[in-house]
Amino acid sequence: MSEQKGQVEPTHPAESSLARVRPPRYDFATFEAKWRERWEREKLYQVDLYHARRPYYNLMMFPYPSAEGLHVGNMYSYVGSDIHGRWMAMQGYDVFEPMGFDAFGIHSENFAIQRGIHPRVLTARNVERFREQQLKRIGNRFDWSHEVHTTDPRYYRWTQWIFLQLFKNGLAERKTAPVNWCPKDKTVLADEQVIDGHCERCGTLVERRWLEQWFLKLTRYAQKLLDNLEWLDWSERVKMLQRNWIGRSEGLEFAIEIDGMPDVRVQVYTTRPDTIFGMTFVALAPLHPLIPQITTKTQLADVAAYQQTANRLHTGTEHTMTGVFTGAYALHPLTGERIPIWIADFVLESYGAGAVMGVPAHDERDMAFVKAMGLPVRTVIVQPGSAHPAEEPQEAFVQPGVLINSAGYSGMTSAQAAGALFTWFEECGKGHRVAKYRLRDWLISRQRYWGPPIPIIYCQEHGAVPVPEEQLPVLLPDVENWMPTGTGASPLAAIESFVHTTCPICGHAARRETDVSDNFLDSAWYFLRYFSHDDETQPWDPDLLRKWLPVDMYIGGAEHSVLHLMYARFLTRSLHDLGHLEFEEPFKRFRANGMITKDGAKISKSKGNIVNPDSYITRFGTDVFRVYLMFMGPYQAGGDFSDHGIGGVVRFLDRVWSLVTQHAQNASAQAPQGEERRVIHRLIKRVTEDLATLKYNTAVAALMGYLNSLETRSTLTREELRTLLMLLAPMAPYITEELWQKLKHPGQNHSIHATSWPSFDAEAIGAETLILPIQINGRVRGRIEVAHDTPEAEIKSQALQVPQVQSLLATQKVTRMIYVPERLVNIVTA
RNA sequence: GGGCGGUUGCUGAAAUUGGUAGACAGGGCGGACUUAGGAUCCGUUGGCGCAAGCCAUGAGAGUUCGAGUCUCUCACCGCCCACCA
Repeated sequence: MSEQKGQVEPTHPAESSLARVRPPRYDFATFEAKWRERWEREKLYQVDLYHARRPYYNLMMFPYPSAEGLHVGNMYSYVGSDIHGRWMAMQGYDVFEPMGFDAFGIHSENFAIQRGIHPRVLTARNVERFREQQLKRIGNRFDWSHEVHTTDPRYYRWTQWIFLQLFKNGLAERKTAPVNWCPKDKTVLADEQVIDGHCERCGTLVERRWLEQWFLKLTRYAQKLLDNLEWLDWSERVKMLQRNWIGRSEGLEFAIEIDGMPDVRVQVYTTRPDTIFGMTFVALAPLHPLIPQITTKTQLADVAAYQQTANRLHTGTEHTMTGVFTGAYALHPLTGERIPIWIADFVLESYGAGAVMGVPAHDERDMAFVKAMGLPVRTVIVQPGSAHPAEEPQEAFVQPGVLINSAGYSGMTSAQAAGALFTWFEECGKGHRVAKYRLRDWLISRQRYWGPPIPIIYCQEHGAVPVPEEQLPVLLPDVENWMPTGTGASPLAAIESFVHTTCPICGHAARRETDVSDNFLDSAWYFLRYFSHDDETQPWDPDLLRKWLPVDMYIGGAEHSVLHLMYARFLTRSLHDLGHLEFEEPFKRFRANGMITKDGAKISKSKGNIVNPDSYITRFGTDVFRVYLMFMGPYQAGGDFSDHGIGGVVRFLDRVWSLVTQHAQNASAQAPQGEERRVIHRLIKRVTEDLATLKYNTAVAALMGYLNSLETRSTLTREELRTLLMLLAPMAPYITEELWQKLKHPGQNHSIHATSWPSFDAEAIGAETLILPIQINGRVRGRIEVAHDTPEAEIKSQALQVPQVQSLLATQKVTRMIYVPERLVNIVTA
C-alpha cells in the first residue's frame, strides 16, 4: 500500500516492532552462543568461595517458576542487577551472583490442580524451562554451581530446622486466633496476603474464621525491625513502606472499671488521651473475650445474634456502622460517670486492646457510630481562639486544640493535657504510656499439600512436640491424593501413613501436624543457603557466612517491600538473637527497581499482557535487548513496556560494531590528547557515576553520544576504542567481548570482563575552559568563553564587551554585576 | 480517608541539584543514493513568527539577579495501606 508522503502515522502503532525492525547486521547468534559456552566451560562466573579476596555478594530475587515463564519485568530486574555485578567485578571484586528457584506454594499448586498434574512434575518442568531457555540467555553472570531449590528435601529440611529453632525459643506458637480463610483455596492466609478483603492468589472474598494455627512472633520484633531501618542503606521508599507496615503509634492504655463488677477491667487504648472527657461510650470488638462476662441477661440474646452477623471480614469499602448494647456500664476513670458499653464491628480485636473509648466529637468513626446508634456527643476540644463549640456538632473535630469541659484540664492545649493525663494515669496506676504496632504475627499454617510439612507431633500426653532434628526432613509424601480435600483440612491429613507416628518423648501413638508452612518462609532464608546448597550436615557454613554476609547489594521489585523483605529481616534477626547468625540484618544495601507495566497495567497472566523476552532475544540478541531495557528510562522508576525504540539500540550496537572493526587495525597506539583526552575522561566519569547510582539510561545515552563523536573522526586511538568497549561491557557483555578480542594485542589473552574498569583523571576534566552565560536582568544575552582560572575582574570586563550586551547598555545603566564563580555573569540595570 | 511518588516536545526521556530547558533515542518532515533494503546517508524537528524576537516544564501565586528544580494553594495520575482508636 503506497501512502501519500506527509501523512502522519499513528504515534502508538498497535502491533509489535518485532516484525518491522531489522535485526543487527553482526552475527550475534554465533558469538553470543560461543561466549556463553566458553564462559560456562571456563567457569568464568564461579568464585572460590573460601579464598575470594574481595568478596561481593550480588543478590537478586530468585524467581517463582510459573507456567507463564519469565517475563520482561523479571528480566529487567535481573539485568539491572547483573550490570551492577559485572561492574563490581571489573572493579576487582570477587562477585558471587547465584540463582535458584522458589517453587513451593499455592500458586504452583493451584496451577497443578487446574492441569491435573502433580505439582512436583510441573515444577520440574517449569524450572527446566526457566533455567535453560530463559535465565541462561539473558546474559547474566550467574554461578549455576550453587543453584538452590526450596522444594528439594535437602533445602526444606533446613526450613523445618529453622522453624524448630523458633519453636524451641518461643518464637513460634500455636494459638487460636481469628484468621483469614479463603473458601476457594481452602486455606488460611496471612494478613499480608489479603488484598482488599480478597485472596491475593485467587481473588475470592476472604472469610473470617476462629482457628488454631501456627504463628511466628513477628510482633516481638516490631521495634527492632523499625529501629534498624534508621541505618540500612535501602531505597528510601521501601523503608517508608516498612515503617508504615510496622505502624508504630504511641498512646495511653488504661483500665476501665465496670459498674457493679469490681473484678472486671476493660483495657482501652487511645492515641488521644486529651479527648478523654468527651467519652460517651465504650466499644468492644465483636469477639472481645470479656463480652460473655459483662453482658447483662436482658441483652444476651441480642449480643449473641450480633456476634453471629458481625463475624465477617471488613472489606475496606464497607463503612456501615453496626453494634449492639451489652447492658453494662463503664465508670469513667476521671469523673466516675456511667458510660454504656457497646459491641461494634468497627473495632478490631487484633489492634490495640480490642476496645476503644468512644469520643464522637473528636473521632470520625466514633461520630459515625453515635449517629447510627443515637448516642450523645460531647465536645471537649475546640480550635484555639474559638470560645464555644457548635451546639450539635455534625462532624468530628479531629485536630488538636484547646480543652473545654474537662475539669481541671480545661484551658490546656491538647499536648499539655496529654502529658498531664499520662502522668495522672501512671501515678494512680490506672494506665500507662505504650507503643502499639499495626504489625501482626506471621501466620504460617497452610492447609495445603505443596509446601514443607510443619515438623511437629501431637501427643496426647505431651502436647505439641518438635520432631527431633536428626529426624528431619519430615518428607512431603509423594502421593497421588494431593488435591484439596474440600474439608478445610490439609490433604496430608488423609494420608494415614503420614499422620500416624509416635511421640518422640514417650513413644506412644501420636499424630503429625498436617499443615505445611507458608511459601514466604521458604524464601525468607534462601540467600543463606547458596554457599552450602548441597551440605547435608548444616543449614549454612558459618565461615562462609562470615566472609560473604550480609548481602552487599540486593536488587528486586518494590512489590516485595513488606512481605519478603520483612520476613527475611525478621528471620535473620531472630536467628541472630538465638546465636545462629553473626549479623542482625541480611541486606546491607537494597535497591528497588521500577515496575514494568504493559499498556499501563501490571504484567500478569490474568490480565493477559505477559511480554516474554524470548522472542526479542532470539531476533535481536541478548545485548540489544539488555541495552534496550536499560535505555527505556530510569531503572528505579520502571515504565511501560513498548518495543518502539528498539531499532535505535540495534543501530547503536551495529555502529559500535562497524566502528571498532573498521579501526581495529589502523587505530593509533598513542594516547588521546587535548580535547579528545578531555572528552574521554569526562565520559568515564559520567558512566562511572551513572552505574554507581543505577542510572543506566543516561549511561547508555552518554555512550551513544560518544560514539556519535567518534564517528565524525577519521583516525582514532586504541584507547578510545577500548574505553568505549569497557564502559559498554557490563550492559552488552557479548558484543564487547567479541570486539575486544578483535582489538587486542597478540599475546593479550584475557576477557574484557576480567579487565579493570577505567579510571578517570580529574585533572584532565578540570582543565577545560568555561563557557559563561551572560545575563541581563535574568535574560541570557550572550556567552563568553574564558579559561578556568581567569580572575573575576577580567571576566566582568569581557562580559561587558559582548556585542549584544553593548547594544543593550547603550540605553541602560549598570547598577550591579554579579559573577557566580564558574557559573555565569549577571548584569542588573536600572 | 491516610502515606509516598509523580505531571517536561508527537513518544521514551535529559537537565552538572538554583544557572543556555528538551541531552540521548524513537517517530515525523524534506532531500540524496540508487533503485526495492525489515535499508543507509544528509538536513530538519517544542510553539508562534519572514525575521529580530516572543512564549513554553499540569494551573495559579511567592522567594530570588535568575525557578523544571525551593515555598504555598489547586487540579489530575500512579503505587502502597486502609474502620489501626
